[in-house]
Order: sequence, then structure tokens, then C-alpha cells
Amino acid sequence: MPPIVSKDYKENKKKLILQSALECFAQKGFVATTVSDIGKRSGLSKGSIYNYFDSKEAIYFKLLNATTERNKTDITSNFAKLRSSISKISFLFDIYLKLAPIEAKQTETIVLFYEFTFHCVRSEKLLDFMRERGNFLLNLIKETIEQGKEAGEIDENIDANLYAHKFWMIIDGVSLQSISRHFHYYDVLREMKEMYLEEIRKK
Amino acid sequence: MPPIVSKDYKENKKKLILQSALECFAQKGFVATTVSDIGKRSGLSKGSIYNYFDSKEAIYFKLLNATTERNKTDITSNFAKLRSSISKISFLFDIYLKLAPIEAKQTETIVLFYEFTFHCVRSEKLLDFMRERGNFLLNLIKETIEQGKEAGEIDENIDANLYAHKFWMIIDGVSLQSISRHFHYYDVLREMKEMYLEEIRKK
Amino acid sequence: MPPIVSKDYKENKKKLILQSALECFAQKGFVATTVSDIGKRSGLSKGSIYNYFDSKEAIYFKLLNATTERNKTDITSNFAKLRSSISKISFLFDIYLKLAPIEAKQTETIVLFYEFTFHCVRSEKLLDFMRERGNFLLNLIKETIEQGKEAGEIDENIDANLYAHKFWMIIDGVSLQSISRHFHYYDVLREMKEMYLEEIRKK
Amino acid sequence: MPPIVSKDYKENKKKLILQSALECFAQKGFVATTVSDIGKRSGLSKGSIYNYFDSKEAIYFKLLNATTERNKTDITSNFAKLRSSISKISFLFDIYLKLAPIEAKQTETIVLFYEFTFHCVRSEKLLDFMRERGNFLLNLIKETIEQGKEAGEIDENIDANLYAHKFWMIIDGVSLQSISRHFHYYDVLREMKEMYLEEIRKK
DNA sequence: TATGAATGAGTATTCATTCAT
DNA sequence: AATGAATGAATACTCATTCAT
Repeated sequence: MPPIVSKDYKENKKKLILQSALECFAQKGFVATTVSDIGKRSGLSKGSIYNYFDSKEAIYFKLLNATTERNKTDITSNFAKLRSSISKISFLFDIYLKLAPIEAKQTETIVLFYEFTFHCVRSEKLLDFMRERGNFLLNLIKETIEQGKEAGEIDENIDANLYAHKFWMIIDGVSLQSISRHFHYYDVLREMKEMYLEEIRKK
Repeated sequence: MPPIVSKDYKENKKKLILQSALECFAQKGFVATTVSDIGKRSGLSKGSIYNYFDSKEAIYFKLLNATTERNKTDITSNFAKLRSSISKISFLFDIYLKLAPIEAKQTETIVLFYEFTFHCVRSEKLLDFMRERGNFLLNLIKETIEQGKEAGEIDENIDANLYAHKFWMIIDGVSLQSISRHFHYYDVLREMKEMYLEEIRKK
Repeated sequence: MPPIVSKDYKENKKKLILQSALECFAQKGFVATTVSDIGKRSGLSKGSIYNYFDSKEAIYFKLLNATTERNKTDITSNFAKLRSSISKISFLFDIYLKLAPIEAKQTETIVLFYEFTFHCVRSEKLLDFMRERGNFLLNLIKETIEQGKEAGEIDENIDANLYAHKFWMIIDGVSLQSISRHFHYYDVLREMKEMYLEEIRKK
Repeated sequence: MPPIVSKDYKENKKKLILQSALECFAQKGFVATTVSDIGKRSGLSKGSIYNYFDSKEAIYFKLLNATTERNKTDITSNFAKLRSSISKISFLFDIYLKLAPIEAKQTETIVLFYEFTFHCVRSEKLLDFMRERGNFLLNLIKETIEQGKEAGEIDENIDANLYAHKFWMIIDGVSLQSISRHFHYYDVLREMKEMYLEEIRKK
């Protein structure tokens, strides 16, 4: 006899748990969130959570890892559609511009994301995962800049590595600012974007 | 009855505990650090810690608050000695340039600092403290820029508020980058400093 | 409505579950074995197990009880075929000689059996069952010895009760030895058998 | 400042906990006994137990290991005082004769002891401990018999190894019998002792 | 009948905090 | 002031059992 519930059913429950966990983690942080909390929010019992995930940390990891993967895929597929290097970098800026934290919820998600980063920094096991993700994103820009230089779009004097770091510095800087201060996230980031593109553009 | 030990004695013990706690927190994070850990590192017993601080969180707060206060005082007194606005802002950049995380230890301290920020974001009680601190630092630059504009040092078209945010965005961005990626903290920050000063300087 | 499946079908499933449970219990012990374990080994689902047995303990009990019953029947029917008391007792020894634990599996079964004994000792409910079983086996020998004495096969000075106890003491002793020590189970038991028979035989 | 409580105080608490644990384990078995149970019986809180022992299993192990060690020492020192091999073996029998389980309590302790044996059989970690203990006790008799043979006390045809096994088989057999059946532990064991000594004695 | 998702009681263990000495 | 033993609340995780499908 085939399984009593469909694959979809299980998949949806998993998603439900992940979504609930995301909300809990965002609101209270990973440590302060209990498995019961996640259960309550998803309308399940504590025990049921363990039918879908091995541990609280597994949920945390799946959650952030899935987001990362989704982002990677998104970016890769969109990059494929774009021709010029400048437009690719512009596109990346736009992703973060759209995230402008107008609501508390989004701030919470940003906090959650950075907390996960720190969590990884302190975990032997997760450090590699973190590094790999970091390198992927860094190389993405580095290579785009290199291509732009070859294509004559981007100034030859630009240090691809340095400007790749600068890009993420801007994103991190703006994100963090938006947490702790009343901050014109959107305006500042847009301005930073223009400045950045102006700098690298071939004169 | 006079106090059995001098005020200095207590003051020194407090400092010792704070220093030990800083090391523990930096290494393992706030949650993973036990009061016993702090005790062991400071050569005191678990119980004694409570003669000097009300709770583990009180130590955490005092620690970060003290650092903040020290910074505030430092900056204020140094600002008083400096005449030009540009040199004041340059001085602020230099503070962070000197923090270049050449050792793991400094990275840990940066992580600790941001974790504390997130901790505050989730605490009704500590949020105000966080905001006040943020505003102080923000205004510091805003006012300095305003003064520079009046003094004819800084371009009149510069939006003081925006550039104040930009300053801290740079600092946050560079700090975070230095945690998760191999990163030329010093080089990037110096470059950012020059770029920033160039932008605001009256042409 | 007639039963959907035949009685045989159910009977066979029950046997399958019991056999699987025996293997699991022997390998991991009663407590460490989960109902899922039994399910997996028997190719059934956790839930199905409960269609055949009321609880994990019921399986445990049925398992050991069935073994006991089977033994009882076996012994009784074989005793009926044997004429002399000596040959009956010899036959009993042979049963255990055949169990010589040449493989780890048999050791596991022995452990399981004693664990069950201890389990019963601690259960008000099961204690009687244990006692009854003990008495049956004890009386079996006691009566055989009495008959042997009457028939002139066995020495009249032999205390039937004492020697019944001695018989089981030998079996228990040899079995336990075989668990915890490298032990010549077969050789020792054969020697013990000969010694025992020699002692009781009429001179 | 020296520790606030004397070494004796701690030592006594440890003993208290061990004694309480022994009673709990004997009554309910290792698995069914909760750490709270041990706490309640010793008048301590659950948490305090962990000030003295690392885990429930550590208590279990310490308890049985300590008994084993005490026995080893006892036996060794007494053996040193005894001249003849026969008297040594007689002494060993007497130890177990004195343990005659006249009370339920003693039966419980026997059960506990064997449960621990089984516990060890299923634990990679504890198996060696068990084996070592087994070998010590086995060799004790083996060597004593060898010495007796050399001294002309014990029959030269006696297989030392076999009779060492036989000795422990008797002890195990009698002990186990005493658990599950109304049993003349004392009488049977005394009889077994005499028979055993008679067999090995030089004619 | 068969399934396995859902449940929730139960347990070992940790740790901030208190307090007697 | 210093100590560390005592406390007990808190929490992740397990698993026998139930029940809707």
C-alpha cells in the first residue's frame, strides 16, 4: 500500500514548518525559539516537528540554506538573460533595493540572516558552508567585472577583487544600518549604487 | 563600620570580571558562555561574580555599554582637540583602521559587538539604549559635516544626514565583510576613507 | 460479514511479528527496541503491529510465554515416550546441550531470556506467571526423581527437591557463564550432566 | 580560601547518592529509575546529583565498579592470610553463603548485579570492564587450584580451568535460582560446596 | 487491514541564581 | 567578601500509542 499521504502533503507540511520556524526565529532568535514554539505556530505538536526534521538546528540550516540556494539560482538565471556587465551589477543592486525594510518583519529577517552567519562562524561544521556561499557571491561580481573590462564596458584600472568586496560591503553596511538606526535604506542604497556604477564605468 | 575592602579593590575586581567576560563572550558567544566560565577565567568563584554584578546579562550590558561610553568620551575629547571637520572625520576613520582584524581575536570581538546589537534589537528594554547610542554617533558626523559646510571646508551640496549614514554604512560593511570572507579590511577601508573625504571636500 | 482475511493469515502475521520482535529484543534488548524496529524487520508498519498486539509489552510477554509453552509441551510429550527416569533427566540435559551457544545469536537469546525473568520479578502482574513456570519445571524433575526412586532406578537417599533445584542451578549457572566469559559451555555441561546422573543413580 | 565544605562532606554526599541509587536501581531497575528518584531518596534535588556525578550511567557504573573493587580487595587480602588452597576456595564459597538472600532486598541486589552484567554485554565501552573482572575472578581460582596441585592438596587430575568455571557456574546458578524460585539457597550452596571440595581434594 | 502522521507524556541534562558557611 | 553546594526551571528529543484515511 502506498504511503497514506501524498508527497505534496508532506512537502507542504515541511514548508509550513519552515515558514513557521522562520517567523519564530525572526521574532525571538534561534536560541530563544523552542521547538514547541515552532509547533504551536504551525498548528502541530512538538513531536510532529520531528517527523519532518531531525533537529532544531536542521530546520535553521534548511531554512537559510534554502534561501541561499534560491538566491543563487535566481541570480544565475537572471545573469544569463543580461548582456552587459553593468546591467548585471545593476540588477544585483536592485535585488537589495527591493528588500528595503519598510516593515519590522523585514528587519527581523535581516537580523536572522546575520545571526545565522555568526552561528556559522562559531561552528566548525557550518564554517565551510558559509565560506563557499561567500566565495560564490564574491566571484560572481569579480567575474562580471572582468568580463566588463574585456568588453570595454568597465574601466581597465578597476581592481576586480577590490570592487567585488566593495559591492558586498555596501550591501552589508546598508543592511546593518537599517537594523539599528532609522535609516533611509532605499535612498542611501540607490545613491551608493549610482556612485559604484559611475566609478567602474569606462570613461 | 567602614567598608572592609577599598573602593579601588572592588573597582579592580569588576574590571577583571568584565575583561574575563569579554574574552569568554568573544570566544563562545553570550549564550554559550556560563557564569562559571567567567569565574574560572577571572580566578573567582561563580558565586563571587554575583557580588559584583546582578546577572549574566548585566555583565554583558555593562561590558558593551562601557565600551560605548569609553568610545564616546575618547571621540569627544579628541574632537575637541581637532580644528577642521575633515580632520575630525579622518580621525574617526583612523580609529577603525587601527582595529584592522589581523588576529582571530579581533574578529571575535566584532562578532560579539554585532551579536549584542541584535540582542538589543529584540529587547524592549535595550532598544532605547541602542537607539540613543546610534543617534549620538550619527549626529556626531552630521554636526561635523554641518560645521564643515559653514566653515567652507565641505561642499555645500552634501546632505549631512545622508553622508552621516554613509559613514557608518562603510564601517559596518567593512567590519562584517572581515568576518565572513578573506578580506583586505585595511586596504578597503583606507580606500573608502579617501573616497569619502574626496567626495565631501569643497572643490 | 465474514472476516476479510483468513484466520491463518492473521496467525502467520502474528508469528512473523513475534519472530521479528525476538530478533530485535535479542539484539538490542526490550527497552532499546522500538515498535518501529519490529515493524521494519517484519516488513510491516508501526501501526499494523497494533492490529495484532495490544502493546510492546504484550509482544514481549507472548514471545516468552509462547516459548515457555512450547517447551512445556515438548518436554511433556517427550517424557511420555521415555520409560526410565534417568533417560528423562538425560533428555532434559540434552535439550540444553543442543543450545550450546556457538554463535553470538544464541548468547543474545539467553540474555533476553534472563532479562525477561528480571522484568517479571519487578512486575506484580508477571511474578505469578514466573513462579508458575518455575514450579512446573521444578516439579517435573522432582516427580521424575520420585518415580525413579520408586522404580528402583534412583538412590533412595536422594532428596528429590534438592536435586531438582540442583538441576536448574546447573542450567542457569552454565548459561550465565556462557554470556560473560569465554566458556566451554558444551564440555562443562556434559561433564555436569554425567556427574549429576552418577550421583542420583542407584548404586 | 579553602573549599567551603570538607572533603568528608563531599565524600559522604557521594556515598549517600550511591546508596540511594542502589536502592532505586534495585527496586525499579536502571532504566525505570529517574534521576529525580535518586534525588528524592537522597533528599537532594535533581540538579544536585549532577554536582557529584556526570550522568545516571556514571552512578550505575561507579556503584557496581566500587562493589567489584571492594570484593577484589577483600578477597585478595583474605587470600593472603590463608595457607591452603582448599581453605581459600572454602573461604570464597563462604562469602556467597553469607549472602543467602533471606530478604527481598538481597534478591533485588542480585537482580541489579546481573542486569548490570547484561547492560555491559550490550555496551561496547563496558564490555572490556566486564571481561577483565571475569578474568580476574576466574584466574583467582585457577591459580589457587594450580597451587593446591603443586602442594599436594588437590588431585593432580583436576583440570584447573574447568573447575574454575565450575566454581562460578555454581555461584551464578545458585544466585539465579534464588531469584526466580523459592529456593533453599543456603542449603543447596553448602551442599554444592562440599561436593566441589570433595571432588578436587587429593584422595 | 494497512499505513504512518500526529500526539504528548516522559527523561536526562544544563545553568543562572541563591544562600549558608 | 568568597565560596561552591543546592536548586529547579527550562528544553531538546524519544517513542509508545492512537486514529484518520
